[in-house]
Amino acid sequence: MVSATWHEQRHCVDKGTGVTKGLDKKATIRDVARVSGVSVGTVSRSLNAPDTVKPDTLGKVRAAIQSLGFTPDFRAQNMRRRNTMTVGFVIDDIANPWHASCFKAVDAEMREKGFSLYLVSTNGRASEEAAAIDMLQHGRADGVIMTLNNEQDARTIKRLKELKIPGVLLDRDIPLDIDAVLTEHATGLRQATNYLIELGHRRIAIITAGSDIRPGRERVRGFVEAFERAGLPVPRDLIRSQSLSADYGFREATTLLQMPERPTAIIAAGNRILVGVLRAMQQQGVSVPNDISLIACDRSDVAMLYPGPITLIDRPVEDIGRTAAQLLLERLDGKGDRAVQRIAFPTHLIMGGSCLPVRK
Amino acid sequence: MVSATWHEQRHCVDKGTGVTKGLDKKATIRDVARVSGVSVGTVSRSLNAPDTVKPDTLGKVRAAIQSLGFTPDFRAQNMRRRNTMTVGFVIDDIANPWHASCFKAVDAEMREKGFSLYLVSTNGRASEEAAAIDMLQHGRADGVIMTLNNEQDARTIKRLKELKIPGVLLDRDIPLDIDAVLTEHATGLRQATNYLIELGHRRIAIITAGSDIRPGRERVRGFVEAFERAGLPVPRDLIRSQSLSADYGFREATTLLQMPERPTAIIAAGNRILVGVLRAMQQQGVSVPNDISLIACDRSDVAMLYPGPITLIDRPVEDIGRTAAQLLLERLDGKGDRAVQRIAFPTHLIMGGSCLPVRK
DNA sequence: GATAATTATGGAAACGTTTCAATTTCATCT
DNA sequence: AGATGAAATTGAAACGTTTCCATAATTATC
Repeated sequence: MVSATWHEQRHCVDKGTGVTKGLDKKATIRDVARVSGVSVGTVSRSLNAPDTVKPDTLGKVRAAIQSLGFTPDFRAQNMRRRNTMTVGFVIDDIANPWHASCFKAVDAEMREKGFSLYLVSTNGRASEEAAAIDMLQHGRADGVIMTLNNEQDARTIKRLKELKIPGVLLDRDIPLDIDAVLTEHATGLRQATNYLIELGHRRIAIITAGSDIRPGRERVRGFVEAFERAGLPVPRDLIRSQSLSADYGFREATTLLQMPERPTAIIAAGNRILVGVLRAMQQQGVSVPNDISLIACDRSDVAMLYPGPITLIDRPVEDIGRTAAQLLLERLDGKGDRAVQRIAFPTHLIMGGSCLPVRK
Repeated sequence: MVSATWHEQRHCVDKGTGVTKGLDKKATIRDVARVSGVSVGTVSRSLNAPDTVKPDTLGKVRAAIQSLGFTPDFRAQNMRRRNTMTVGFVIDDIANPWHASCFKAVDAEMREKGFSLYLVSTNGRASEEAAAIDMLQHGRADGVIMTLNNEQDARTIKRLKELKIPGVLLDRDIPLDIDAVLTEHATGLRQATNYLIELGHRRIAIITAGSDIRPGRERVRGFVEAFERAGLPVPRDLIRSQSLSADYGFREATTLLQMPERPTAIIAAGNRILVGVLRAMQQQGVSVPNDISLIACDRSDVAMLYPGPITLIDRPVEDIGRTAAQLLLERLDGKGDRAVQRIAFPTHLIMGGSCLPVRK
């Protein structure tokens, strides 16, 4: 470890104004008023509604602002305006590339309107989630976009019921009057499963989230439907739906691969699950697509690269993020209370090279 | 697209207090004072310094707080205390898994102390970076942790010189009195390069950032040093140092692979660069490690999985993030101004299966 | 039981904005 | 020129806390 010090002077902003202030305290709107010889109210209006102040006066005020290097204090604005121009983005893990992309989309949309984003990464702990919502709604944020860990957690539900600020749910479904942006997972899974069935697969496994969150329920539903519509028995023993984590993916893939009559295809329905599944396959020396077919969910570096692009169920992250931001902005602009909206986006199958017809 | 509406009533919090207020406005400290029959000051102290108030009084106050469902308003606290309990985390792209991990480490450390984090993803645009610093320092955050896009950008430098809040640089080196947490990239690259040299490689390429940021400079330095120490000529034509992007990695890898006397090993020194390099290799049908050896930088899903684990130069993200947070916290606690610190963390080589001795 | 020392409380003044009613200024119309 | 109304400005009151200083209540000391 190296530690060093520069002996530069911290540069002290020269206000460059006739009015010399002893301290280098930040200039306030009052200082601007004094220097420009107008009232505080006028300075405020010069800032917030320049068209309501005489050009002449405006000039003086701007000059004073310039010379004092004045910038309004956000804290005071927040206090007085009773807002924060800040929005919370609550997820379980920002290291999940899908969440990261979604954040970027939301951020782009919101920042353009002058909002900043709090990022809260809850690590899947319901207590942190509840704490985050609490802190956000008590004057830290004007709105919140959330991907909850669990749709049944009592603490979280309670907070959502009494939520004091507008909120948007991402990929979660709770019977409360909260806007939501969803994905048509069921359709996606049905298509993907059907594709495998048409390739001759019957022993198809699915690994995905539990029924405590919508993606888990819907994906399993779509999976089951595909078999039913094809008039085939559903391979119930190959449905593993409990968690989205990489570890879960690894564990379940490992046991699946060790089954006496092992699956000929696996649907790794979840970003992190895929990572676990691939690790398990490597460990057991099973290769895609020769030994087994594989379908993933959502684009990611791994999905696009491993050993070649994996066939996957894609969905429009940017659209989803942008839509969530827009729903929130509508509420924040406060133009009349519109009805609660739930918008669902379709998925589509992107063909990679990870599926082969089942060997006869 | 589906859109639906629930017609539930938004549940209105029942204050459950004797003092009925017409509106459901949020209770203030004043209400608490009134209900509990003490002064506003006492309520405040009950909250912030409970040991200075008589247990008896404390009881009454707590009861009132409970019955009113009072929570202090952050905006007012920020205004009065002149802080925000918020810290900015500025990076170019949160979808870069290294940044995401680093964020998590910082977040864990800061949240424990009661701070929240603003995440600003600048998309590599210097103007957004400058704007972010501006907004953060004018009352939106108490401190800032940054990984700048460029160490020479005039706008950014100017702001850093006059920075009003404590800051910590991550992996960037600017001669100003700002704390910094660095990585010993040069040593890491020297070791990695040397490892390849010992395997018999001579035509070794490196793709990494430009000399406008420290990692670029240091990595190239280490690379060059390895050859010099081995008494070998430096393959200047194989040094590509201009950007950390995946696209750059792809472009440079593509041209490198098409050289008449193509390199026998590539060091993809950057998270995103690796993704581009692998894409190029796939496209050209070049396989690792048989056709070419490969070394990466930093753990990532891709690096750990592609077709097997890639040999890589690792560094302790958690430690780095935690240290950055701690440096910032020291300044925020305001316990005396200590000298500027620059702490550098060592790297180490993790052996994967992506390097083979050069073919005779 | 009186006085001094200590500890708790009350009241009011901040903090830096925005906003609103009241006032002043200015241009226009008769 | 005086009346009228519109436009621009002022001054003060919020917003909900914290943090003083002064006072009141309690405890300790003799």
